[in-house]
Amino acid sequence: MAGYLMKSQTPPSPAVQRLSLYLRQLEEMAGQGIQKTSSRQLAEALKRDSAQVRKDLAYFGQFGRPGVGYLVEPLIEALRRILGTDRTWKVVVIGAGDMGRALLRYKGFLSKGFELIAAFDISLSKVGKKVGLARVYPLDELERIIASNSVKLAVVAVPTEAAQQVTDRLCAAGVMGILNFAPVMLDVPEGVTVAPVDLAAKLEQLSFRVAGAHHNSSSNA
Amino acid sequence: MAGYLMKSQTPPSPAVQRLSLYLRQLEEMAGQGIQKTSSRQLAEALKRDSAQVRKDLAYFGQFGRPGVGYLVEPLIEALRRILGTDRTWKVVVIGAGDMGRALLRYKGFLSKGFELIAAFDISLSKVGKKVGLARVYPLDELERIIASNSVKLAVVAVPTEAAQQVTDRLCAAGVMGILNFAPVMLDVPEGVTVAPVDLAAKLEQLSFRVAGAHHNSSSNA
DNA sequence: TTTTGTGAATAGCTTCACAGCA
DNA sequence: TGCTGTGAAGCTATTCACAAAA
Repeated sequence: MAGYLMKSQTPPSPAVQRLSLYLRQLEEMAGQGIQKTSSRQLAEALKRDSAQVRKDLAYFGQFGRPGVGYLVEPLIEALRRILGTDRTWKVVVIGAGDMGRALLRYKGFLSKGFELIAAFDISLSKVGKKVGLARVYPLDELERIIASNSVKLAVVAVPTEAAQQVTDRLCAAGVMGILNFAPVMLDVPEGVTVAPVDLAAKLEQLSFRVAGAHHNSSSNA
Repeated sequence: MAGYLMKSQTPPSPAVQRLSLYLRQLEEMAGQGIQKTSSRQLAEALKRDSAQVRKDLAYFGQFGRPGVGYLVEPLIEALRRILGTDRTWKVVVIGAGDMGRALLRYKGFLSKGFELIAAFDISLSKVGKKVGLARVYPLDELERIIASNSVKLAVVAVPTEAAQQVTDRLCAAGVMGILNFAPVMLDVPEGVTVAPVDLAAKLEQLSFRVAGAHHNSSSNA
């Protein structure tokens, strides 16, 4: 049985993505001491439709009460459970270049349920140093550290040429989810998920919207 | 008149996003000396449907020849024109923290049509230093430099608390597209586009896919 | 009242399948 | 034959609108 996943209908993947948005907004509200909210309030804050908020949440269970709304803290806990961040994931970063180091130093991941436990780099001048809370290891140690920590998530922040080969090692070592900063489509075995982050492509989308003053008004890309 | 936009039908925005993917793949092919390709070849490399490749391209014009396929170089040029990157965009980076500096040092943007000309930071210890090809300026200079360079694109890489206020200044100064790394929904005037980059949310999506071993096999998030 | 959860309706996107060109 | 471009079909996602709950 699916546990907290109470609906048999499959949630649309855009809905799952919005769950992260809702969670962020709810955490913001909790920080302000707000205890109760509604689909309308959430929708307004995130500039979305209130029916969409209700439907998205309803895919995963019954979290609200008619006439009342949603309780902030319980909903936060529910969303974390659904997203799997009610526990802390150990994450490794491959590549201690500028991007890798920027991620290692970012303090926001931990409270979101992600602990960057180690980095790996081919350059021996980087090996041994500490970046953020993690140490930089030589690439040979990759399999050992992933195995001994049961690491399931990794960030690929190496040059394009090295990305596929590093990915193959990660997958062989048991990693199941990869955040990929290299501008290349990674080949992964069944069951492994890749989340691409193509910043140049994001800028291209902005360029398209800004250059083509047609269609769109203040849109989100 | 729309110029290169030859079809009256509005392109779906997922199609526009894929244009960036096609362009990247075609540039890769061009680098390998490949002169000719087909919707099937592109689709296979990007793990997509060939009909989708054809339809996406056809929204913007007639680029292929039946029985032949697409010529790589001309298609690259066409896609750059469509995306608006046949010229170079000047971009400013707000916030010279770890993420801002990582972006400033990344060498891949220039060849994609984006020149990071300046960074801005509130911390005087960072001001005056050079990062990548750009110099770090005090925040007061923001409006002046944006105006004198007709900057239309900006990257927001400041702490969450400062993001909206910096955004207001950017928009007032004439910026039309914002790449936002702060985990907050920015309010912008009509006509301004925001492309959010929420890395914690991306990790959450991976967590969801990996934790919920239900549904999906090797999916892209 | 207010607000949820949800079937029904609508809109949007993707895939099919084929005419037409090379 | 091989391949594009594209209507038509099929599928997915969003929005509507309302019954039921507080």
